[in-house]
Amino acid sequence: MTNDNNVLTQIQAALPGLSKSDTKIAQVVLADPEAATHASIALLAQQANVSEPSVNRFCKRLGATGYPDFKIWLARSLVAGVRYISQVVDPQDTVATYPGKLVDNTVNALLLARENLPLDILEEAVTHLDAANRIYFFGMGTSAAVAQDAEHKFFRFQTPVTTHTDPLMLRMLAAGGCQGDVFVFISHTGRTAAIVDAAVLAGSSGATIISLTAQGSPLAQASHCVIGLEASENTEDYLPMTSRIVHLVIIDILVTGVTLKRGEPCIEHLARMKESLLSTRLPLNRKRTKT
Amino acid sequence: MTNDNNVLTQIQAALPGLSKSDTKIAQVVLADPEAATHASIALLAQQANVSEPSVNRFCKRLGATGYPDFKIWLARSLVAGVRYISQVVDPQDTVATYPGKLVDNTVNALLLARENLPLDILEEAVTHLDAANRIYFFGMGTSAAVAQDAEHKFFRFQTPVTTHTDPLMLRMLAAGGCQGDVFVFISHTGRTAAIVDAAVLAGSSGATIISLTAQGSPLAQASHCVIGLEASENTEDYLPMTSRIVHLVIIDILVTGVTLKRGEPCIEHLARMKESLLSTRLPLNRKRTKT
DNA sequence: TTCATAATGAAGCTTTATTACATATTTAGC
DNA sequence: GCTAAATATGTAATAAAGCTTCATTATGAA
Repeated sequence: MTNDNNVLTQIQAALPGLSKSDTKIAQVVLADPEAATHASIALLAQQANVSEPSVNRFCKRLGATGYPDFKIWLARSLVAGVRYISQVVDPQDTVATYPGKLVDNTVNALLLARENLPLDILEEAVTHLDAANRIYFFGMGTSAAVAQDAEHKFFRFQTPVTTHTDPLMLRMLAAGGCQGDVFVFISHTGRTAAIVDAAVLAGSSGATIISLTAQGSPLAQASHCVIGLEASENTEDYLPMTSRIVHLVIIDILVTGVTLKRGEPCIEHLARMKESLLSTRLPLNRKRTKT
Repeated sequence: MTNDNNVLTQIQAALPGLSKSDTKIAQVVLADPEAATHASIALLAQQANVSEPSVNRFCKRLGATGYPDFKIWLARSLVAGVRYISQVVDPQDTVATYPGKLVDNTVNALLLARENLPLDILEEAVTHLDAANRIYFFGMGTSAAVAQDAEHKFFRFQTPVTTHTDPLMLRMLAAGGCQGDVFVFISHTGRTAAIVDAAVLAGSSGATIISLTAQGSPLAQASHCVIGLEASENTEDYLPMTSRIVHLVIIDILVTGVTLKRGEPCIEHLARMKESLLSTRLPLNRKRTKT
């Protein structure tokens, strides 16, 4: 199979250039892909009014090794909600439809990000964060919450860590950066002026600049280490953004990376911190469940 | 196949009660499900050191009509990183493996949540939030970031909204709640004492209590409207939590729900707010991309 | 129209999966 | 601790599904 992991879109795309028999097969498959995954080659051939070898050739032409392989790929394209196609929420949507769409879009964003994870850069970022004397997180707007989450996670390591959203604080801290400081800038667009200014300032201060932002953005260009996302195509008029979710998972990745790098002692330290929270919790009580 | 649409979890669940041969087959499948989808029954039998009919019976016992059918179901369980089985990060993991695992776990959590979305409760929550005179978000620790994100999103509506993490503020606000106030409590465990106390207090004040928390937890029991998640099984020793991501997407759902409920005027208002941010942004500059 | 090329289908062949039956293993009762 | 029933497993035969070869038909360019 090609790198396009969705057979349905692939068939759809190929449709205009297909031969007579192939078109018939494609139509039958597209009409009820679910059924096709359970049909034998003979049944499918009969439904499309073509011969069995035609179906076989059709599959091979799409890149599969044969009919059973084709069915496997087809089945994978039919998993609920994961279509790799952004589903736009529109005013006609009801409570029965839009929640699923939102989850699907988030999942799609994550899967897309997963395929394009810049592993080498992540490793580099982990190395910097692990070696840092101080870590600063900066984010504004939606990214402020991401920065706060990051602080909360990195706080558990022994490295001093702070989060800031105030542009003035930002400039002052950036200007005063020094070797051993790591500044992490979080910005979906990479074009928030205050953030970019601070990154440029910090860059000439000896500190290390890591950014979580759009590839090729001004912020990216001002950074030593860019964990870049493909800017998502959908303009998201009144939709909440999926990018912050991806950013949060990248934070998870960085935290995990540092934890793994530090090894056993660090894991023990984390366990102790977790224990320290136990007394703030009420006992488990799962007897009565709301129905 | 049964109503459980994930073969892997099903196999995992059935493992303890399986016979000798079935266990061997299950292990081979679980070890590399991807490979199993491409293997013939003969190959799989050989790898598991059992006979072909054993494999066939194994498939039927799981509810499939036969081996090919089983492969189809298996393939569906394997869509791009979606394994439904929590992949535990261990010290042997490298940068090549753990980032993918983390993304997968997050995706799995989202898909699991998607299947159990309590649509009626979401709608109820949207109705309350839409009608609210004031909205308060409360979260501590990791959930503080979620609450902040929620504030940022709901702030765009005209309803006054605030976020708090200070337990004293929390108690005072909760005690002073009145009809028309909506309190949204966010807590992964639902057992954070300060949060539960506040929820109980607020409950007798006439305000509406919405909570984003674990099903059946003390917090859930103190709420009018519980958007409950299944408490995830994995103990997440030193792993960051996936639940906050699910909470964020639920926030997205609530925001979208209110937006849809309010219709066109609200969408226009949101567009104006978005425009107001434009001047904080630098111009697009995508010419030079980092390599 | 003619030849070359591509598309299609029929028949036979190969692989794959299933069934029936025999053998081994486990389990429960005595 | 033995025996009998039930269960699990493997062997071999059977059936089904898929693939390949080759002949036939359609298509298109000169």
